[in-house]
Amino acid sequence: MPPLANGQGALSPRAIPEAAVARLAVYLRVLSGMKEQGITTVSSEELSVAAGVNSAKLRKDLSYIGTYGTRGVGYEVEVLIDQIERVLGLTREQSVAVVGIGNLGHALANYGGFPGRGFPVTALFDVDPDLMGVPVGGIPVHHIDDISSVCAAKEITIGVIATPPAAAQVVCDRLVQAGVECILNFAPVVLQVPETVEVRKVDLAVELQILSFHQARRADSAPSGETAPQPRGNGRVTGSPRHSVENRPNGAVVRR
Amino acid sequence: MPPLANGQGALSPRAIPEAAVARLAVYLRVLSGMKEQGITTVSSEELSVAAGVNSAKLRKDLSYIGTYGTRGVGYEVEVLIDQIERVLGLTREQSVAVVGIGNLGHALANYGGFPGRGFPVTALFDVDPDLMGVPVGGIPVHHIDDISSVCAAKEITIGVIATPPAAAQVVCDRLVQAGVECILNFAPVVLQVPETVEVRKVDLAVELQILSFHQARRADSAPSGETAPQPRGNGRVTGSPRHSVENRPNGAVVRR
DNA sequence: GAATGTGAAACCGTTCACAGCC
DNA sequence: GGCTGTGAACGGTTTCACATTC
Repeated sequence: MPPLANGQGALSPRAIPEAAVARLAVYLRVLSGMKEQGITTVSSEELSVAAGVNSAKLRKDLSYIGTYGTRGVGYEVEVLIDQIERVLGLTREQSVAVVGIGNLGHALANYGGFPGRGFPVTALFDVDPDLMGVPVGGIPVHHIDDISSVCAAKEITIGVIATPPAAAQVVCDRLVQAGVECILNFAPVVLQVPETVEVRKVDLAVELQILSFHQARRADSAPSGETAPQPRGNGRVTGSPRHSVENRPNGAVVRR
Repeated sequence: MPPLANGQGALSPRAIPEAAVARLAVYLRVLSGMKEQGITTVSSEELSVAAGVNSAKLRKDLSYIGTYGTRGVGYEVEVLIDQIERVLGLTREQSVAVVGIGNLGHALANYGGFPGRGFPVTALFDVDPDLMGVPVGGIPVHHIDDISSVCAAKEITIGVIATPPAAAQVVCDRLVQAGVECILNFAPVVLQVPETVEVRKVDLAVELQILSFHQARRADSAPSGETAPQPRGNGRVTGSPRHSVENRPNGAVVRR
């Protein structure tokens, strides 16, 4: 890195790669589970297996947030939890609004605080007059036209779009106008937003199509019988001969 | 490993990067919309803007599946749709089973064929005796113990896990045992699977925490007033001066 | 001895920029 | 002249391997 190039100004103290942030959230969940089980210390090896990554990656990820381990020993579960929570900004509660109270919106509203808490759903919006005022999961539904005032009153920081695709961009615009700068989009639409707004999307159809792609690949690389080929012995040797568990690109772990 | 390293044997004819596959699914949706509007031809520039990527990336992605464009002209919408569908394996229908008929499972069951069709939900499973036989979204609910027989009968290729976290691994094991090799996991758990099985996960909590991270970063780089800083003029110039629209890492587009 | 933290290397995906074709 | 297709440059992410610390 000769001439430094951070993209976000020179001396940004916390330049954590996006990919690492996503994994930190996973580590946090695993660590919470460990804490509940009364585990007080973990090694990078143990934690990495539980989180479905390899230990080198785990250590690199943790190194982005500071050095909280003890060489020869491992990490204190509680310390890691605190530090990850700090970095992810989970010390301040973020209020969530859900827009679009169909099947999915219902499901989201009923999550009730969301897994791991810290994300209370405090406002619901729809256009259907029949829903107005009716509480869903204990929260009354407001009309979309009131987004601005309600979001301001409830200090909403995260907006979740669970509307039909046709409405998504309009809803997004209104959320942005209401000052919401973080949006989670379930509608199958590419949203247009100003620079200041962060959008994440969850796209069912895309996920299914990716699975379909892999299924299709499988199908034509094994053009013979019916039942799964089930690699005998230990199959192709893919690299790291040290672990009994192998990492996958998207979140799972291979069990032998 | 200096000489060739494909991981999947040397002469694998279709080695499409995972990231490109995900985007192809998005292009497909955008193209379908265009076809409905009667558009017959697109340039890489037009399509890329609509899909929220830049045109070089789009062209590279399309080049993975073949060369179907005409220099100086663009692509035929219908041709691209057909080719992407072929590559994603959408020519064969994939039957989907949803396990866990809570709020989310209900929502999924009611999608009814899923956006863009090609993914009919044909089986539902739960453990709750009250739900057995009751049709949800027109599909009867079976007991989890019957996964094997029902999945075989309905030729399920994709399993969706929408159970509470504690049940997810068991359900996953049963699906795998039933021969399902593609799994979409909504439970906040790292699943352990054999090598032959492909898992994708959708993790609400992780998505929210990533948003929270960005919110936190925003908060401490602008430690002053209350209202959004709203960059005057056209804000910082971030690079590509050619487009009026700028690409974001995760699926949205910057509107100026 | 055991396990962390981290430079350096390898890898992969994105962007550039232009040759080739219509 | 316009737009595709792609080799080459780039930048980010993952992995390796080892010095460092307890």
